[in-house]
Amino acid sequence: MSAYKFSRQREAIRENLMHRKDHPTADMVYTDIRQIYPNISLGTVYRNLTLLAGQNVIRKVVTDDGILRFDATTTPHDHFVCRRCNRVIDLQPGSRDYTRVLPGEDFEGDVEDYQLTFYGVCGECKHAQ
Amino acid sequence: MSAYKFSRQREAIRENLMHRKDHPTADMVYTDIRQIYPNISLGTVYRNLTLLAGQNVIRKVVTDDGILRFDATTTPHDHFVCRRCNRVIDLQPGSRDYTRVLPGEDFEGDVEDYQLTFYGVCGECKHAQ
DNA sequence: TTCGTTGCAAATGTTTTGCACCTGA
DNA sequence: TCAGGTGCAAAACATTTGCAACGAA
Repeated sequence: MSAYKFSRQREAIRENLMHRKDHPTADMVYTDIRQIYPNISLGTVYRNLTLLAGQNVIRKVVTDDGILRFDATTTPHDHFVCRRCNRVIDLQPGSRDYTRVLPGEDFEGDVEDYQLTFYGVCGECKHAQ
Repeated sequence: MSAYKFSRQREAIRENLMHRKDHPTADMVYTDIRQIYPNISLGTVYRNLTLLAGQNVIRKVVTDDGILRFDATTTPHDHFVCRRCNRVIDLQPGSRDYTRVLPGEDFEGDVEDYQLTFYGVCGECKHAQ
């Protein structure tokens, strides 16, 4: 039986993630938090990000490049990864019909979650030709 | 300008991937190929898998665990990752409406590709209680 | 002969972990 | 008090790369 205790480091990590709209890697969060807690270790950042993801307070985002990113937005939305600038952009449901995004009816497993990621060139990179 | 030459190692890697329905990691392919070419190096396996993926002969598959997997099926299909047995299962389009799987119309980027992955418990693990 | 490919080994980069000390409840 | 959390440093992994030798065209 595990009861989590409060920790200011974890709180700072959660806060940091809440207030940014990009999808930072563990290292990016580490860099930020060090301005508040100069002695925090990268290990602590990883431990807390993993812990928060396990609690569904934040979400892991995986892309082609193999680097783990984190997202504080836990409501359903998709991602677009720009192959040129490598940014990860949130996509709002928009015109998508989410009720259809489910495996075929013959599938016997239980779906708990899904991740939909698009790859291509983002608007900015496209116009910057 | 690069012109690829034939190599039996690359051919063996491609063959291996074609004839299996799981989604092996580079290391799993390496283990297999070593039974044919005992001296092949892991670096060669990585180089060729990356090369083949670049040619769209095979596809990279990313999941939560951060380990890169490869898939010889390049026709559109999704994946289901079992959180219990960690298997990656192919999902056939089935009842899904693929034309709807696109970002909202207000999105300005160019979509080249997408990956849709479901997470949960597969039928087998579910029935094995 | 030429230049892409390989094997080897070392390097890189990300993420995890062991351990003694610290801290919140 | 005491289990969980932290910092530090080392370890564990996955993946990439430099280089001399090899092999396909």
